[in-house]
Amino acid sequence: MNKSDFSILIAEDQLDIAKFLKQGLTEEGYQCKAVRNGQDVLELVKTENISLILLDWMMPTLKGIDVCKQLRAEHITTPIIFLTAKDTVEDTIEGLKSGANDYIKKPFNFDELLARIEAHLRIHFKIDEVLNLGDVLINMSKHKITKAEKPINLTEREFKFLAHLVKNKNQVCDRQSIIEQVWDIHFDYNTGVLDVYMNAIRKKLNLQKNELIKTVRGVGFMATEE
Amino acid sequence: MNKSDFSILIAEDQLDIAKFLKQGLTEEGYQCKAVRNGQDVLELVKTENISLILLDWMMPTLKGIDVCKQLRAEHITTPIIFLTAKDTVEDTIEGLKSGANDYIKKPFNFDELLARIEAHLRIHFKIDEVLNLGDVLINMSKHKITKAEKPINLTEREFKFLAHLVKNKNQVCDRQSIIEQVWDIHFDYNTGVLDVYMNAIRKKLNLQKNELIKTVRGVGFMATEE
DNA sequence: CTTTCCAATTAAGCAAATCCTAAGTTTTCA
DNA sequence: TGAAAACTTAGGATTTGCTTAATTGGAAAG
Repeated sequence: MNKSDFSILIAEDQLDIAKFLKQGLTEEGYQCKAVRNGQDVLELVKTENISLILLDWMMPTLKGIDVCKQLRAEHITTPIIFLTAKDTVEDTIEGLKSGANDYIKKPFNFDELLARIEAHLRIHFKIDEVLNLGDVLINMSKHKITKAEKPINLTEREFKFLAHLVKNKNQVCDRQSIIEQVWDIHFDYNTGVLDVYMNAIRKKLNLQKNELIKTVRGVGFMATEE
Repeated sequence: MNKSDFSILIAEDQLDIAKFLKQGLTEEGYQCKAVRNGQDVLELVKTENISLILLDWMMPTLKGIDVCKQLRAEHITTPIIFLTAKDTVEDTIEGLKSGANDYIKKPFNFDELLARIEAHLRIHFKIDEVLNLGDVLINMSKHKITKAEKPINLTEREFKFLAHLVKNKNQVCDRQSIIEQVWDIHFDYNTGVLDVYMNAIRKKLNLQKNELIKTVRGVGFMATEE
């Protein structure tokens, strides 16, 4: 997930501030849209993919707070950060109670704004944890493996074993440590389970010998793309 | 959803501040726990249902920032609000980047703190959202479920279970975390309750096997439309 | 105060998926 | 070439998940 996958909507009627924000956010890598009044926010949110809204309070046509209330009334959960000169505690509370996720007072520090935007994006779009090994993707959140886009069915033990190797990509995993961490067995154990499982994994992933998973004779295995 | 349903963990080593917070939050209706060092936070989060953490930065045993990082590394998503005297922009950014949801500088206004707590609880627990899973709608504020417009009667436990899965749509919920978050049981527990409830939910929603709710063998369940 | 109800849980039987052992085969390297 | 390590296959043992039925316990009704 890249910053350029996110589109931030700036709702601000003061052109200098809007321009400053747009430039800074674009430089940071985000996609940006800017509007000057509340009505346009409501429309854009419904017609385009907006990841997060920076909302000014005082705007023509429709005030920021009413925009916020209306979006929430329509069960639209897009993160909203108020960014406004209204700086009393009462304003802050009103803004947050109307459904906003955060409230930043002008003048603000741009780097802090960036950090807060990142935090709200992270919370809202639970980004999947994905490991990769060549064209094999391991989605830990969905507990799903694909090779060249095609889903591969592994059993739980096979999944754990493969994930362990890929988490330690380019490092040799010795047999004992695999037994300890994947099998949770903490004494000397020398049946051929590892080999049986490695065989199953390679077969299901349709891997040639030493393709993506190398056997290190006398030691263990190593996942690597080289 | 009542304020007394939420339990707020105060992590603060200055006793006067901790006492002030605890009193104020208790008066407001929240349940409260207080600890004085970082290590205790990690333990409490794993043994009790904590809805939100107010985290001081400087604490003995384990610093707030490390607590935050460690919780996030363990995929624990409990909302974290830093509440600290470290007041530079750099500190704020570091706190937010380490996985916190918000960062409030001391001295703070108590009413603003309350508003921010409320906002983060609302977002995290999706309090007045309408969740959807295919044609199944879950209205969290009305505590009602419909499928294809028709109301479905679930018991309290069934509702919580289903809501938990849908809140985490497209992410596998493992059995242990379901037991912890839906049943509030924080020790190893392996009766077949989960299965009995899943069976009841699927029956009431008239779902085919793996339709909308997938069983992930050896792990848990996942709500998904795919 | 007792009875009735119903949600919550436990128990138990079953089928299917998964796990592991054992044993034979192939490869590697001294 | 021979021994050790790795690979492969197959089948029996175990675990898991689904389902139905029985039990518990607390709240509402009589």
